[in-house]
Amino acid sequence: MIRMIQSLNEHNREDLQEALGKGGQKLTPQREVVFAVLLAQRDHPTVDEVFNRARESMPGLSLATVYNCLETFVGCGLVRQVNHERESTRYCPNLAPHAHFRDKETGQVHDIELPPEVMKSLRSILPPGFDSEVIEISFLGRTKANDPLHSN
Amino acid sequence: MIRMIQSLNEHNREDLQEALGKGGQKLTPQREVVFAVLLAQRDHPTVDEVFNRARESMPGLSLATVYNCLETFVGCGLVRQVNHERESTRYCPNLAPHAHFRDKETGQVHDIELPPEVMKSLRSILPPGFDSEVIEISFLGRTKANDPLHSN
DNA sequence: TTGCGGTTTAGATTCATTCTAACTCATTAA
DNA sequence: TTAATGAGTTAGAATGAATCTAAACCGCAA
Ligand SMILES: [Mn+2]
Ligand SMILES: [Mn+2]
Ligand SMILES: [Zn+2]
Ligand SMILES: [Zn+2]
Repeated sequence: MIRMIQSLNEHNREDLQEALGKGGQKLTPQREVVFAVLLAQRDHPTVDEVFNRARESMPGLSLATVYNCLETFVGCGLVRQVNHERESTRYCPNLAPHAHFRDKETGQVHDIELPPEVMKSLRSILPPGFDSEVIEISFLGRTKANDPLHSN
Repeated sequence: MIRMIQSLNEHNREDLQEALGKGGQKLTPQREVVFAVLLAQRDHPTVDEVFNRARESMPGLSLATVYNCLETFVGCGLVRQVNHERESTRYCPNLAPHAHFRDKETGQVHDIELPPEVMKSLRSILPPGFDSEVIEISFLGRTKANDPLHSN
């Protein structure tokens, strides 16, 4: 799928600027472009995929800067890293609590909403003395029907 | 903690031989030593840790062979790979369904039992058409008390 | 204008993992 | 008893995602 990356709308640019500001960082043209790429197509791209998409709107952009931007976003809580086994890290701008489903055949990664009661039941299995801030849940399997909610 | 690696007992050697056989693979001295290392100290060692422990009982053993043995065990379903972010892969001989808890401060990895009802509630969040064989759950956090059940 | 500091950049480096090709060695065929 | 076969082991080379380094860039303030 080819998709022209539009620039950030007013609302998203403000969100980005605010989050960066809280983390003591500045809004830059490179960060805008990289963030726009993440919002435009929420398919959990790798750094290389982000790089190639971002280069279309900013040809001089370097791979190192894409790494830097994404690291900054993670630090500011704007984006999550998603890892499956030892494959390249993928990036996700969905801030709601969610798990990841990885399609064994296509490699596509889908977001799976995590209801609060499931989060609670998960937390409840921790023995006393274990205190967890982050829970990562990932499914590996197949998708039969193409669910309109989860296909791009 | 220093621990002398004893060789496999009769029971475990039979289990190993049977699982290897089903996967069309043979029992070798190297595989025995590497498997014994995994059973002796269930702290989710990395390949390098396995290598260093196994070398004590088999000085000529090579790192490549440790990689090969562990890959074979995973293929035969004797061992699970455990990944946290992009750190070195760790290996776990616990075949019961369980999650992993990673201590942010010490880096230690603990097994967390996964009750069937939690597994069910997790499976239930998958939309129709999504079919998952493998679910990975990992906690990141701190351990306050040292729980006798989970300390070695 | 000039200096400062955060950001970007290209390229070098790191390091876990995978690959390659030679060697070992137990089993099988002649 | 040899010879051939082939799975397993081994050292070292190659790979590649991620990190590091140092120079260039650039907006802002003295
Ligand atoms: Mn908003
Ligand atoms: Mn048994
Ligand atoms: Zn996601
Ligand atoms: Zn485990």
